[in-house]
Amino acid sequence: MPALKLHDTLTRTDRETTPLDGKTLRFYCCGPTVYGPAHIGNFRTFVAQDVMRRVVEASGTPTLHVRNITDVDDKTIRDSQKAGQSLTSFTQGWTQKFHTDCAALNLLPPHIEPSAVAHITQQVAMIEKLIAGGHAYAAPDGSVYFRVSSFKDYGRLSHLEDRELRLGASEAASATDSDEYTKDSLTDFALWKARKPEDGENFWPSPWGEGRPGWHLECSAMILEYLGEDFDLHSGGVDLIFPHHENEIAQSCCSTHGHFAHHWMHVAHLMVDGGKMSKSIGNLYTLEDLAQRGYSAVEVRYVLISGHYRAPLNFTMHSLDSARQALQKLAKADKALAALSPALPEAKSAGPFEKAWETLLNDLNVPGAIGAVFAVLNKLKPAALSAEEATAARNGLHFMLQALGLTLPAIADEAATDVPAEIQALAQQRWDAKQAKDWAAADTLRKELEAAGWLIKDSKEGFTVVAK
RNA sequence: GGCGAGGUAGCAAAGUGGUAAUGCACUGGUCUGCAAAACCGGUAUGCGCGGGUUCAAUUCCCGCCCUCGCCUCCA
Repeated sequence: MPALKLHDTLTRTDRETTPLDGKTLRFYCCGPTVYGPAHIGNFRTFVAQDVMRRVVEASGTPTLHVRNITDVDDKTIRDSQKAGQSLTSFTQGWTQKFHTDCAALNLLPPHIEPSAVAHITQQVAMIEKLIAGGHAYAAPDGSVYFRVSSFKDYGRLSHLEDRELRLGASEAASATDSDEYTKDSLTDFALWKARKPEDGENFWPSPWGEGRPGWHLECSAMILEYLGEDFDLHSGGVDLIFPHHENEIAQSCCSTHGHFAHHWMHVAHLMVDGGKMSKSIGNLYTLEDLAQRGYSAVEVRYVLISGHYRAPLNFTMHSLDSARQALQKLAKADKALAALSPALPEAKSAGPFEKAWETLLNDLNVPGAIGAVFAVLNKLKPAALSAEEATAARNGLHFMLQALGLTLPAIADEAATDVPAEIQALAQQRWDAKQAKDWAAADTLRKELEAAGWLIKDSKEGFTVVAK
């Protein structure tokens, strides 16, 4: 099967995702900082990465997926103290919540999920190498900084070369932070942060004194530990291109002989109601917020993949309603095929959905692929299919659903709901009135039932009552 | 200011140098006592604006406008 072609941020071209070792696609995703519930914007990135992994695996290439947990930084320390908890118990709680949300969104768990705190040793070792190589220096206060000027390729990923010549407003501001006085250059970034009173109990020993690792370093150290000096692909949100990924490249390339990531995948941001998400506007949703409004995680997943991962996606409540209907349509199509092909579907190849699959292989064009799936379903006449054709169609449909990570919901009308006896009785009365051709009475009863939240579906032989 | 992404029907969103997928919503028909469901149809002479190249541009080029992101620790 052909390999997935994926856009590469560094070369700005679409490149095939062929494993360096010829066997397994090894990739790293920047994981969450666990100081609160992740919001749907965070999840857009994780869902896009999940689809990427599923497509690679569906095309026959196994993967090694590493995603970290950032469990020490300013925010985790600050909020754990606010909560009166130890950093460990605080971050463990939010890590669990993250896992619950991931499972609800049908995200495949990474093969390895290292935590920053559990890899302090590796981070210290990397700093020592950087200092030895002249790429880093210890400041008088015990912090250690990376010397950006020592790495000539700095800025290649973000195309922000010669940054010192283009100091923006935020940099002028940061120069006044007391923190920054100890750096040789404004662009140098912290590898190790000296212990400060507000860190509380959260510090570790190091050759430069007590402190904690800088944020950028953890990914480099854990990648070296689990994926080595060279690996296939690195992914994250677009906002991480600079400085985080730029810094990772600098740290890793200067402390090893490898080339670090050979392919970079970045996911565009999610917008809400046409604007950016922010807590102050109140449009920053978590899965729980949406569950309270009655939307399932699968519906959220559908919305999150319904735009191309490299284009901004506008999230609205209407798009959730739209997703619900679309999923219903898929579930009904599957049911119609299942009537002809009741065996459990084997999702091995795309079959009649070949075009949709090819679309997906072209830089993960999920919306294009979903459109192609519907186009095929719209033309498919289950009644005219042989059992073999129906089986091929059903297998192909499930192949696509599996690649997209979509699970089919129960068909709404048939959702197993208990109809209360009094509702059932009213419905029976209406049926009797209808049989007696007393249309007025029948309609009145139907309206009553509707007001109570129940719909009547008539057929020749009888009627069924379903929740509205 | 620099770098990057984007502006396609009411909403969302694909796509292409030759006359605009798909989902939702809306709407016509079949069915029904009427509905619902289901099924069969319809809905952008138009793809931010202005030029240019071309037999032909939404698709290429130039200019402009607007939105969003990043410019030191936000997916």
